[in-house]
Amino acid sequence: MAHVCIHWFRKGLRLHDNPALMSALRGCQEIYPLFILDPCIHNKDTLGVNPWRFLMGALQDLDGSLRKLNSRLFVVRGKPQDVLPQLFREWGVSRITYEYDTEPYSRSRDRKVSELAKEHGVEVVYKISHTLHDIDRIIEENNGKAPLTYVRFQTVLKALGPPKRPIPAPTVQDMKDVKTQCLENHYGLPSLEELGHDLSCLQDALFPGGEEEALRRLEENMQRTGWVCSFEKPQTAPNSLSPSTTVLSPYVTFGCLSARTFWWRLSDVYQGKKHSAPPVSLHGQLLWREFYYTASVGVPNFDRMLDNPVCTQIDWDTNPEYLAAWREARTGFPFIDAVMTQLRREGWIHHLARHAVACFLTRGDLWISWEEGQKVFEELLLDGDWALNAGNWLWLSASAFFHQYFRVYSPVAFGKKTDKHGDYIKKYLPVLKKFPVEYIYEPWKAPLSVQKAAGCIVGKDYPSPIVEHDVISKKNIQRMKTSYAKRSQVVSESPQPKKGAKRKAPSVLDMLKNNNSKK
DNA sequence: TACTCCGTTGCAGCT
DNA sequence: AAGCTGCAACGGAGT
Repeated sequence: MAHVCIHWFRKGLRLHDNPALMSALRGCQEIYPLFILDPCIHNKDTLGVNPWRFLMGALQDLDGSLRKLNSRLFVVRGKPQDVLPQLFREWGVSRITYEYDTEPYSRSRDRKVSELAKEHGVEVVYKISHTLHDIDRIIEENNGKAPLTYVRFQTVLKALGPPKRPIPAPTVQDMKDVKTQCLENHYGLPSLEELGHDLSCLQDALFPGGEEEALRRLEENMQRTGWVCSFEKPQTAPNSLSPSTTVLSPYVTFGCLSARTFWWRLSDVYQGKKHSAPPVSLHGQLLWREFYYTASVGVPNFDRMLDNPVCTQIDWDTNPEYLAAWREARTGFPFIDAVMTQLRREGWIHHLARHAVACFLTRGDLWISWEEGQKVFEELLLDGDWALNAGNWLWLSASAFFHQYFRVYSPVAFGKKTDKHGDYIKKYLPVLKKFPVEYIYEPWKAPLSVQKAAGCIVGKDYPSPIVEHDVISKKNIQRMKTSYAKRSQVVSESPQPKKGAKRKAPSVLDMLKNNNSKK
């Protein structure tokens, strides 16, 4: 019997390498490609204007591509568990397909939807295509635990072999027996205004959303074979005037570009040539993504400090003034403020720029919890991927994965290495553009006469630095040392085995393992 | 258990 | 220019 099918797009906003969509088309007489605007995810507080616009672009592109296949995208608003049962009845649906999503919110949502589907006699089909591998298989291969080091992660992946090859997008031929009721004037695309953002200060999108742009951008980058083969992430500049990396991350985050398509396209370029290797290569970057996805599945409460077994417990300060200064680009450190300005304005900043501002907010200078930084990044980044965002904040704050807390980024020195004239600062903070090169990273050191000549008085036209970095960073290293000392105490004080008992004291790793097997 | 080795991306100062 | 050292010193993983 032929099916009436909903393919539910959530991430995976693409037609290429979309196995769940292909499953929808098999034995299907009628398809409803669907996107649900979920108030829990798509709201003004958690989704800033830039990522919202990116999503709009991606949906528009998807609708256009589906129309070329004589179909369209249907957009509805509401909680999926409320909306879907109505649509099941209204459209006479017999099957729903979607891409598997590992995020905790998505998993609980999908569990509820699965139950509702069963109640309505709707078959549920889901496929793995957001990650290179089946994340649960990686954890299984590592004895039920998420690997906590990249080296270990690579060893585990070797046992699994290379990722699956991507599959092509459906063609008109694939769709020839599949109808879509077009229902024009219903289920239309959302508008940019819909979330109620202020659009007046919005500049043209540097990175427009959508699969077409994603594949164009991929090809554009892959043409530069020498650059691709010699790519080493730590050697790329955080403060070049145009991006020094691919900026494919927003497209991978929303699934406009398949990670597997990216992986195999890189393999094509590498073929027969000498090339860089993980962790620094472009393949290595995709593996970092996979690493954090695996950790986010294997570690409970991954995006929090409390009850997160891999996260060092640190006595972060509550300091709304410092936090506001950081997020609003008025710390008085031009490099930090320029990065935060670029983030807010354009929605993308280089990975090392993220390091610099993340270190500054947390263990380096302001001693504010990484969870606060995580929220700001989540709102403003085009590539605010839940697992990567949490994982990188854990890393940078030296709360997990990375432990050399005595390596502190200098808000003055770090940027100078790759932009000694401060052109990047002048681009994003034009108020400083007349400062002489020698003061551009430290304008408060300029004599008043120089400040006057530059038309910018520090403390009036541009803020004075909110902390004394050299002093505070040394103090903070000592605070880190204290937190780490407590950490090892906690581990050694964990319950000892009773005499004669075979079981060892549960370590952090055992806790992880137990949590995982309970699932 | 105790030990070594090593870790995508620190900084300042030196050669 | 790239690569070393001293700074004060971490944990995970393997032996």
